[in-house]
Amino acid sequence: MNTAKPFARSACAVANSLDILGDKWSLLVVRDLLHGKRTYGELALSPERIPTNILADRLERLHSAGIVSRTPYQQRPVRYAYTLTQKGSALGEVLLAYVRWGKTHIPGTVTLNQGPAGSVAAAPAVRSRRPRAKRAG
Amino acid sequence: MNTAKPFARSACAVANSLDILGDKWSLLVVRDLLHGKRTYGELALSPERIPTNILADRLERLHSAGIVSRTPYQQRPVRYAYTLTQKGSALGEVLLAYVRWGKTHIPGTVTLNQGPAGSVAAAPAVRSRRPRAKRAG
DNA sequence: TCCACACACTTGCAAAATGCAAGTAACTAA
DNA sequence: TTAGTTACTTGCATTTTGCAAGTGTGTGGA
Repeated sequence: MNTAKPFARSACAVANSLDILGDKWSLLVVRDLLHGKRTYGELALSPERIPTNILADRLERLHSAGIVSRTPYQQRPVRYAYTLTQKGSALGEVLLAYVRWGKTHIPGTVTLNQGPAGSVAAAPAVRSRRPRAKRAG
Repeated sequence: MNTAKPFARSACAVANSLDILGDKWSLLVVRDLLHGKRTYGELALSPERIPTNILADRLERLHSAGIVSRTPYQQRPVRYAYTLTQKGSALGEVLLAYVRWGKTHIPGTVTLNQGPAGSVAAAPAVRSRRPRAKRAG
């Protein structure tokens, strides 16, 4: 027989969503990715100023939850661009619900800049780079 | 000039919503209240088994955030029934978004029992109680 | 070749939040 | 009087958060 517990707390969709997203930072990272930010540095500079160790941790967690995917946008050193999977993009509905609730019930709050709509697909600007002699490891 | 910081992190509606609700338990308490639970004991018995000290803390926080209101349903000892304010009920939209996302993207999760729809307005069943001599403090 | 700087993390550590278990206050029921 | 119930509260160990500083690997300029 199967005695393994399938869920950490219960089978409730809300409880399991909160096991992944239930903290002060995860959804803000998703918000920023949804708004077109893609690099660690861009994410770190958001107005809430997420501590960098928390950012690294959240990107790792969201990645292993299948919400964020990483693709290298340059080599030497490898740098990753973070993007949302379909599962991650679907969180737009949750964010929208938060925005509506917050704007209605917390005075003074606003919807943050959505980012340039057409820029989402473009790669980050990489500084012009002349190949130089590779130093041996 | 006004140098007071109006918001803890930023003016973003999402960030400010998460400052109130961004943890693993708050929205589960709201969910239960929305489903008609009203006493501390009922809330403590939900399938996720919130630790009682966390429950007390969350009810306090949600109350001071204007999401939950307390009304005594009996005296000696005073017992409070917790209900959602209009601000709290409006979180139903956020919960619905989580339910939809969770059911779509986390296999096996379900919508929990909504509770008896007609029972929400009724007071909790209070055991029949014959007044007895009051013992001095 | 050296220096300053930038990006993307990583590490150390103190403070805060979480969670388990036990305790308390005021009652009811037998 | 004794046991049980409800609604919390308290103590304490573990985990998470957050600040600050450090590290590795690059670039650009003198």
